[in-house]
Amino acid sequence: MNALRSHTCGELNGTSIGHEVKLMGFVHATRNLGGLLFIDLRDHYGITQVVIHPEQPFFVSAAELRAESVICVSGIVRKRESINTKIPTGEIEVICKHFELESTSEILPFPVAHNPKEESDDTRLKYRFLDLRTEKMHRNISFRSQFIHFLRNKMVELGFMEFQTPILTSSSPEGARDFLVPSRLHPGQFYALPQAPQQFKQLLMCSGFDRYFQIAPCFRDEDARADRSPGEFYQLDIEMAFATQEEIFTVVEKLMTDLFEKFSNKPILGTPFPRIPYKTALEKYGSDKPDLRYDLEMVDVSKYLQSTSFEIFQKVLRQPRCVLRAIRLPGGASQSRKFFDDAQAHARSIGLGGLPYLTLKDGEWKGSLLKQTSELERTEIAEALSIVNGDAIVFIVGDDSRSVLTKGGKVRSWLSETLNVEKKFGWAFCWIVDFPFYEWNEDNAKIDFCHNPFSMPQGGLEALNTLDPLDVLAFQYDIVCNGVELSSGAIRNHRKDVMKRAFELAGYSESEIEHRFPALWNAFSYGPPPHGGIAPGVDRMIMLLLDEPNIRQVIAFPLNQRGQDLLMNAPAPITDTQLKDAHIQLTGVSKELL
RNA sequence: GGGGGCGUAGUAGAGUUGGUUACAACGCUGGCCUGUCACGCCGGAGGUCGCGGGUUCAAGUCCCGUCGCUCCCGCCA
Repeated sequence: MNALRSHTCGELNGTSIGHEVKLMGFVHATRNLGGLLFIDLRDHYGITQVVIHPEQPFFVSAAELRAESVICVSGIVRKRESINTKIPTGEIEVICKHFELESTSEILPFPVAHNPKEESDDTRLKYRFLDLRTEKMHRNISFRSQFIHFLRNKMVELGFMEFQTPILTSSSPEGARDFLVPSRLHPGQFYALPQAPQQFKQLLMCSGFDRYFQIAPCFRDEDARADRSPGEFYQLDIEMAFATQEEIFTVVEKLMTDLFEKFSNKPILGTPFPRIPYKTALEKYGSDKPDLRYDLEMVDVSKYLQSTSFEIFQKVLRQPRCVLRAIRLPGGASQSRKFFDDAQAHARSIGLGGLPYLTLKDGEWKGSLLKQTSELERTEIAEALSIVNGDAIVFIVGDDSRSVLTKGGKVRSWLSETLNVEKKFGWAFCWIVDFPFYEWNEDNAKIDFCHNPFSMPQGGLEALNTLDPLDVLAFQYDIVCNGVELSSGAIRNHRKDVMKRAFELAGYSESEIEHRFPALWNAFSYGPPPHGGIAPGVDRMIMLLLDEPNIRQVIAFPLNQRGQDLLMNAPAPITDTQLKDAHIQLTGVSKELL
């Protein structure tokens, strides 16, 4: 317990009756009955009712207390005349004998005592210290603390060592936009804040440590999303040497299972977590982060429509990258015409040509595709999709496989939301594996790394030398939970010969690798161990567990959408002296803007 | 960089097909009240409806622009 205070506002109960106690806290609410004053006194631990009788000399000043002022009271704990069952201390109250006003509060910009519906984020962020006093935010941030504490202990328990890696480091030529810090000692040169400790953790593996973790701050100068904090965020950064992909999966599954079982009442759906090849995920769910809590899978029906009389289908089927897929809507035949019109409109809005459909009701087919399909085609498709009476089928059609499948994925999630499709209760984890190593960059008409250039290609040097580069797969994986991507990871490429060839195929020479990744390239000359890792987003996991739609709800002092800190007023102009020290001259920024 | 949504007392909201003095709640404020617990009751103050322009006899409402917030696309190896 807190050594500074004899008691907190959350701990008194029936066993305290008769004791003299001292309490300090915020004025949560006052109830002035004229001849009797009640104060709900709140601190981090709870709320205790304080009673002030009119004969006390401080009665008048106490009656004028404004919410959120801080007071110190002492008195005798007494059993209440009527018990409040809503709070843990509801059995008792403190009869105030001594009263001291520690500090006063201005009129509040928004209510703190009862959780506001939703203040605009502007107001909340400007008064974040007050916002954090609300029960909900206090709970969220406390949860975060417990979560990280557990995480840290669990990692140590699993045999990992915690490290700290530099915050001032060098700009990484790959990936996101860097945050830059000008060097005073080296005019014209810049540090960069790490986008992730990627190279450091690999260097640690090369240093003979074999189980690294860090609750690592990562900095990326990219735009925000509801689930993506602008500027900075935390990852549980993990790296293991001498480990295979499956061994990493085993550790991470253990970690996730323990975490989610500890911090949630929902069950984990399916262990070990299903492994879904990237290609399969795209073809069935139209996404590399599928929500497996519901079905609505896309099924390839092109083979049943080879001799279709429908011109649009004929045209698509002649294309080499055609897509003709169908989704079964259980019970969909009872949906209104308006629903199918809306679905059509939505499909068009995301760039599909339309969303043709069929329904089977009372054994009779209907729908926009009725006249375009034959009885045989319908029967075969129905069989392939296990259609039963009362179902509907929608068709995803197009001639550019990857983009059409992705759009199909959007249709799939739209359907699930619009139809309010029942989702399984719990956490549906899965691994997406076998990502392609390279992709075709349309803009530059060249081969690019699909994800991490440090990943090991499956099949090693031989695969790089013999396969079409676009067919090479990587030991690269994502972990996904309920449609949320928690992390990417990979088995790294620790072989210089393989790395040289891998970069060569993407158009980079050996000297370029050496120049861009000097530390790793050098370290890989001295017996680098095979290694791999992953880095689940800490904020994301907390969001999921708390079922919060916005990442700001789980971060004490978040930036707003535009990357500003309204509390600290950042970013902000700096003085001329500071600019001079940093050897920076501002151009294109008018003084008025500053 | 692009698109959508929103912007009305301190706060979060309602405001109909454009129509007279812009609502009720919480907070604030004056008064009453000795068992409340988000106390209650009676009264009061508080607004250039983000800002600018337009349409109209008439604009919180419709249109255009702009600023702010937010969500999405791009981006995030």
